[in-house]
Amino acid sequence: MLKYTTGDMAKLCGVSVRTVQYYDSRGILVPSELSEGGRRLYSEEDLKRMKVICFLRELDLPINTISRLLVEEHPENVIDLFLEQQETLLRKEINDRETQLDKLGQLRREVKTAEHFSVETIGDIAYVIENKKKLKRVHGIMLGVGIPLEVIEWITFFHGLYTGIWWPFLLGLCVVIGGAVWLSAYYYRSVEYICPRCHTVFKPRFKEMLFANHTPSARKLTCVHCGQKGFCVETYRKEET
Amino acid sequence: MLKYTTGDMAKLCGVSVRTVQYYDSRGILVPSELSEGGRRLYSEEDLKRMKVICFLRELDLPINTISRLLVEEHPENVIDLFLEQQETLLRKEINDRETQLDKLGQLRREVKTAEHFSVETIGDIAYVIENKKKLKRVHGIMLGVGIPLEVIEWITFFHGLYTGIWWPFLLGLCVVIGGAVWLSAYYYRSVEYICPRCHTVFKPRFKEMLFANHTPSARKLTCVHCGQKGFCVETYRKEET
DNA sequence: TTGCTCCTCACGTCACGTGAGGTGGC
DNA sequence: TTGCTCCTCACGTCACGTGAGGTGGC
Repeated sequence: MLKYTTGDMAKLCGVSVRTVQYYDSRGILVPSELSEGGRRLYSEEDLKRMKVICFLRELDLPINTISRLLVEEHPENVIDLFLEQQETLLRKEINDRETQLDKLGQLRREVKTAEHFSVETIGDIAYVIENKKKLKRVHGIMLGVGIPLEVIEWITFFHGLYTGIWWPFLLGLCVVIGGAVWLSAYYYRSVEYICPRCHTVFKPRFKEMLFANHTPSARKLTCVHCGQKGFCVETYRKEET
Repeated sequence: MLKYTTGDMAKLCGVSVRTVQYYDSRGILVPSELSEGGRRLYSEEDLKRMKVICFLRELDLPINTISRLLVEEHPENVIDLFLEQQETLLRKEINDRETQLDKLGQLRREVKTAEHFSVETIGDIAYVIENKKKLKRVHGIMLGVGIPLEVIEWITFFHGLYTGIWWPFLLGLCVVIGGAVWLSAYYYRSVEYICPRCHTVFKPRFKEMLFANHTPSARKLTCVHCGQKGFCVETYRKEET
């Protein structure tokens, strides 16, 4: 009967000698024979078992799980459960890494466009990224309320133009002005800005914010802390508790 | 000046007290002050640094990398390199897990349809999965050669039917028969079967294989080892070296 | 004074990798 | 006889988790 040494097993299964020894110490694959000199000798059966172990390890099943499976009298009763759990775990890990990749990509883009880069800048970017979802909701509400107001204005305007009846337009104008005031106040309440120089998170005065030069994500403001004027990144403002 | 305790830091950053202590021991965030009783006291600056560390840890950057980044005089020179490496790593990890999910799914399906399930069955399935790609290539060649032969047969047949000229059909027939013989021999050379009872990988006699009842992935054969007749799974046969 | 928080060891996790120092087997 | 393989400790990895036993601070 042909016998395999530790090294044979390792080569045939594509793992290290240490791994074969480790599986022995863990009791998951004990050699069926020992030589007089104390060397491990594996049978054909052992090799098959080893291949099963290696295959399951390639699926990242923990050794304990594999061990339980091999000990089971009726492995068909538990294997699917184990595999299902592993599937769930793998899906979660992929999901986590995709979230990380997303954040990492955002960070890389922001780092490239940062003006005065320092470690603190990373903190600012992190702050913006973490609050991005909520900020998007704020922008969504701005559009969701703003566009209908705009539509009301135009419809009543053209209605007046064609029919000569102007009271709907005037009524609409009141609604639009009221809505615009509410929107501005809501917006002012919901956002804050980060100074790119001193990294302070601050809220500018309402008037300055309203008329300030701005891009979709930043606004040229005077920092209340360092007094410097520059493009400050907009971020969501957490509710006080 | 407001000072934060270890517990404050932990709560504000969403980590455990142990983690805050660990970052101190690793020298990555040493508290700017100690109380008389030896308690760690963190400043506002420390908190900002901690938030940066936690954010980078959420991207799974190793502590050593974060440490190097924080020590750097010009972090803007190295951060993108670190982030790029991490991106590559994350992509690789996602890829690995997707391969694992694929194999795991195949295993689950096979386990569900297995007749006499035992641990050895997993080995059989693993063997089939690992050789699936090569087996697919064999099936591809079968189709890639078989279909043209079929086409030749039909075209020359109809050509004969309409024109009364039959020599192209007879010539084609010779090609087709020759091709079919070669294909069968190639197929026979390229595959083996696994007995579901004794788990032996064997090659049946050519004649039995050719006429055996079969599904796309299995064939009803007599095992040369245990003599039992049953549906044996087809697999690619490695070249002898 | 009494909980609560924080302190420092120090071991455990998980599946091996990596020596060190010694020996079996062709 | 000489390489090569294999043997057994035993520490290292990575970022903390989890006690144990003791103390600071409101």
